[in-house]
Amino acid sequence: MSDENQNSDGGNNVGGIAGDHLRSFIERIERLEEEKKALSEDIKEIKNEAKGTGFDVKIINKLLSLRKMEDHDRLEQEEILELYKRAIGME
Amino acid sequence: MSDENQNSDGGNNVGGIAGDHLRSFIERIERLEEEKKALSEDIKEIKNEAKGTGFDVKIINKLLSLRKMEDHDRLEQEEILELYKRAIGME
Amino acid sequence: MSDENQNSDGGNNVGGIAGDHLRSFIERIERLEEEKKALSEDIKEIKNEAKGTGFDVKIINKLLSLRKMEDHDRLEQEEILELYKRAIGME
Amino acid sequence: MSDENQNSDGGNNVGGIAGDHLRSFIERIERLEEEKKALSEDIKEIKNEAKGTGFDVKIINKLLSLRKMEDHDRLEQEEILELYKRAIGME
DNA sequence: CTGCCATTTTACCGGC
DNA sequence: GCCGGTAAAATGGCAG
Repeated sequence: MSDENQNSDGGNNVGGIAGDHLRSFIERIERLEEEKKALSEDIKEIKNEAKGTGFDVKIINKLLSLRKMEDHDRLEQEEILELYKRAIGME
Repeated sequence: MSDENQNSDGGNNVGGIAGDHLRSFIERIERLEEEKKALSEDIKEIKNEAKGTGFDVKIINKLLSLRKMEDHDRLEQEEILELYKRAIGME
Repeated sequence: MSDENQNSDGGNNVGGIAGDHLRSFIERIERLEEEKKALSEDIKEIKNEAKGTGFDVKIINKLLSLRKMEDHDRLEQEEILELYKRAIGME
Repeated sequence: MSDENQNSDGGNNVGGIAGDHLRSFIERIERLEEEKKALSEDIKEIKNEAKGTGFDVKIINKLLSLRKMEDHDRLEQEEILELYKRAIGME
């Protein structure tokens, strides 16, 4: 956490590990993961906002997943599902 | 998909799907899921019983998760150790 | 974890905790959880079997969830979904 | 759900649903999800970069998870301690 | 009605 | 490169 490693190789190269470099990678990744987490929280807020406006979040999620699906895939899946439902008499 | 269904099995094979077979899978799975559900209810009952005996269910849950975690953690520790040994060329 | 507590109160009543009783609850629960896990594995096997027979497991899961839904709920949900899709021009 | 929508917005309100509003929610969420996805890709790139520099990505992942776990574990330990203190009447 | 727990879904990682 | 299993996140249901 602090700048306590200030020797020439910083004491960071231990047994062949380039400590500073490794630490840099780690920290860059952690930074990005924090951003991801923040985005997830933003999404959650929007859904709550939608809920407060009277929308059904469950349905919103369904819409989102439908929109993510390729149309082709969606149709195909619906067709197969219908087929199976008929096959077991659920229609 | 097509009109290739020319069987005379009473309509169970629809769209080329073996309805009876599918139904059988579905029902076997549903049966097992019912058993799972029954077990969950049993567990809930035990926890209520424990609660009635004066135990704090939250503590019981914590103990359960700790016990589950122990093996996992031990393996994790061993794995980490191996990784570090490799990292510093001790392998 | 082991049977190392064998003194008269077993060392189990510590600060008012009825150790043996607690342990019994814990173990009963763990036993049931193992059974649940075994059932989950059985279900997975059946799904693999179905897959090997040419069925699409994804669709089987969908069918299972549909069958779990009350008809009323299913219809209501489908209606709301349709409504929303129209609302955003996805129809 | 009720007939409280009395605007004249060209048909976006279908079935009482404020289509534009819903669409706006959906699109805001989708935008954020795209950003999340981009971040995931960035992370993957960094890991590949690290790999190209000679690091073992597996170790990096392990380090990341350890660092993430540290706070969690500390909180967990504190929580357990509190639970036990309550359990033996030390609260 | 809020928070908790369980389930389900999703993303990740390693093996084939 | 795909598939399977595993681990994390999100969602839904339930109890208090």
